[in-house]
Parts: sequence; structure tokens; C-alpha cells
Amino acid sequence: MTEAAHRTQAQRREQTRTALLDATIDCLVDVGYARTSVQEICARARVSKGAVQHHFTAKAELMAAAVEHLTTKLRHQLAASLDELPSGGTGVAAAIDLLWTGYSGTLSTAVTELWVAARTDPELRAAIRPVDRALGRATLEHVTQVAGDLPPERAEMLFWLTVNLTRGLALDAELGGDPHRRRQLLEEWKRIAVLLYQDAATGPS
Amino acid sequence: MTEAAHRTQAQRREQTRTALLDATIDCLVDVGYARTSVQEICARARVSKGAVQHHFTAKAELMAAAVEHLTTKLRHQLAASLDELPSGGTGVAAAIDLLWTGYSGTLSTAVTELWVAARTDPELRAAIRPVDRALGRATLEHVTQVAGDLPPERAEMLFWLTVNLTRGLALDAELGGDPHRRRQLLEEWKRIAVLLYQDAATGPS
DNA sequence: TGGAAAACATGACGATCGGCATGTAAGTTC
DNA sequence: GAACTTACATGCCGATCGTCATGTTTTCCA
Repeated sequence: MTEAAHRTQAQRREQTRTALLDATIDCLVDVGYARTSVQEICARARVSKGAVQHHFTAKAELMAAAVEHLTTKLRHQLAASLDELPSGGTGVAAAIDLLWTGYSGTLSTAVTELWVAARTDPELRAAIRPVDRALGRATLEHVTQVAGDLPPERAEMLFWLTVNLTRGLALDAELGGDPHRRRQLLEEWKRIAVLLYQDAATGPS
Repeated sequence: MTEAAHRTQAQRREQTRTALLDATIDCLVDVGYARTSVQEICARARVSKGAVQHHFTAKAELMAAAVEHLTTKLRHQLAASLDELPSGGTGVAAAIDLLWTGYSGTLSTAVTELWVAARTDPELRAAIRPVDRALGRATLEHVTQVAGDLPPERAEMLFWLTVNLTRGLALDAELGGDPHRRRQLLEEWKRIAVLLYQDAATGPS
């Protein structure tokens, strides 16, 4: 083994920190929030319990940091998805597909775990809410770029409808619902959205 | 205190059993799945840990029974909501309101807790899936009664879209999203659904 | 009415939880 | 290169988890 060990303190710190946060996300995805223990996390991160103690005063703080870590990862994933799209107003359908892929991945699975847990955990809830709202606004902004020249009010309505529908579908997917039906529903929703887009162009209600 | 104690064995059995299951649901709603312990449950049910041991061999079996208990309660609630509606084809909007009230109540909150937990718990998952599918079909049947004379294929599509949208909205409500916006989204969706209903009447795409 | 059986209570067990105290290795500073 | 700070490891604590063994009460049946 060659001596590859010459990390500065800041490097060491951030490496084990991100290792812990990534391990936390993995843990949430694999075993769920209820069984996500500190021991399990630092076992996956290949560090000891003392490390997590050193970086985070309590488990709640780790979870709060994991929330922020998650949202930044989601933002990056969203940006990557946007880059893959052909630029210019590729339309509403593309935006919906974008949201679906965003909300059906493993990262969003972890978010859902934390979200449901936060309902009965005020501390976690306080950590999640602002970050999630910021992510929502940023996503809305990016999506409207793709969606073309919809009137902003109509676009926002369509966005939130799609987000909530997608979240429901993601929940269905997590429990092993029928993938074929989910795809059908998504296609149908895209048709509806395009139809509404035409309505909005000719004249809103 | 007067002597009101002359319960038959079957009465005793079912009383403490339902007390345990109701306490389990309360526990899921109040403190969430992660903190739903046997001790907490039997504290709320005013029984000892030996009782739950006598009725259910393990905690997992209690949870499985709670799932069934929950769905029967939801079915009753759905039936009650149906009775309150003016019979006859009161239209799509009424059906959507029905689904929303059904999926935004405390019972559905408990279901969501179990649902998310079931993702990483194969045993719980196996208990949930068939019951949930049956409930979905039964709800679909009741809703189509209210929704009037839609073509069945179109009605089923609208139903599942509404269900998934409503589940997403319920998640948003659980975390304290903006109630005003939720109501806006629901009203918008109702308008869309009615519009689609007219399309389906004149001629589907 | 008395014994069998079911329903429920009590207490203890091993395991694991999160958190803390203490020790050791790695990096920084002078 | 020696004092010093930071990063991490080890081990233990009280609390709580789910489960089990054993006692006590209540209903049933002959």
C-alpha cells in the first residue's frame, strides 16, 4: 500500500462529514427512518461513533444536516437533468418528465422518509421546511424555463399540481404499485397539461 | 362505582383488542411509526404488555392487524361520506371532494405512516398490499357511483389521478404546507376534471 | 360450586438505543 | 521537533426497546 495519506485537516473534516451524510441517506433509503440508528450510519461510513459525536452534537443535528445535504444533491441532480434536455421551450411534457424523474429517484425516497418523520418531530420539521421551500422555488424557476411561455400564474398552478401528483405516484411506487399504470397516469397527465396549455394560449378561464 | 362488570369472554377479548388497535392508530398519528412502541400503545389502551402479548405474538402481527383495522375504519368513513352526499350523479367535483376528505383525515395519516414504514419492512408490506388494493377497488366502485355516467376507462383514469394527487397534497398538509394553496390546487383540479368530463361526453381523444 | 381455561398483570431478560468520558493518532504552528 | 489543537476511536452509562416466564383475576362449564 502506497502512502496516500497526507490530508489537511479541512480535507479530513469534510471527507468524513460527507461520508457520514451520504451514509445517513443510504441508511434512510435502505432500512428506513425508524431503523436509522447512529451505529448503523457510522458502520456504513466506516467511522466510529466518536466521529459523529465530534461533528454533530446530537442525532437530530445529523438529520438536519442530512436534510440540507439531500437538497443540495437534489439541486445538482435537477441541474444535470436540465442539461440533458434540449434547450429552448421543449414544452410542458418535458417539464413533467423532468419532475417525475426528480421525484421518483432514491434521493426523493430519502426525503420522503425524513418528511414523514418530521410530521411528529418539531425539530426535524423546523430543519426541513425552509430548505424544502427553497428547493421548491428553485425547481419552479428551472421548470418554467423549460416549459416555455406559459402565463406565470398558470405555470405555477401546473407546477404544483404536477409536484403533488408526482409525490403521490412516488409513494405508490415505493410500495410496489403497478409501474404500467403509473406510466399510463403520467402520460395522461401530460396530455391534460398540454391541453391546458393550449387553453391558456387561446384564452384562460 | 356500580358493578358494570359482567362481560363475556368474547366481549372482553374484542374490547381490549379493539382498544389496542385504536391505541396503535392514535400512536401512529401522534408520535409516528418510529416512536410507536409496545409500551406506548398499551399505555394508551390502559392495558399491560402481557395483554398485547396474549393477543398478538409479536409487534409485527399487531401492526398487521392495525392495518386491517385501519382499512375497515376507512371503509366505514367512506360509506358515511357517501351517505351525506345527495344521491344521484352529483358529478365529478363531488367525487373529488369525497376523495380529498377521505385522504386528508387522521386515518389516512396513520396509513401513510405504515405505508412508508412498509417500504423497508417486507412483512408489514405483505400485510398492507392486499388490503390496500381491496380498499382502492372498493373506493373506485363507490366513487364511480357518485361520478355519474362517465365511460369506465376514463373514470378509472380520473380516479387514480385524483387519488395520487390527493396523496401528494396530504403529504404536503402533514408537513404544514400552505392550506390556501392546497385549496386552490384542489379547485383547479376539479375544474380540469369537469372539463375532461365534458370532453369524454362529446368524444374522447 | 369448584376446577379448567381464557384473559390479563407483573417482573425480568438480553439487546440496542443515544450520549458521554476518556484515550490515541494525525495535522498545525512556532 | 515540541507544544498544541483538531480529528477520530474505544468503552461505558442509563434508558428503552421487544419478548418471555410466571403469577393473578375473570369467565365458563359441568
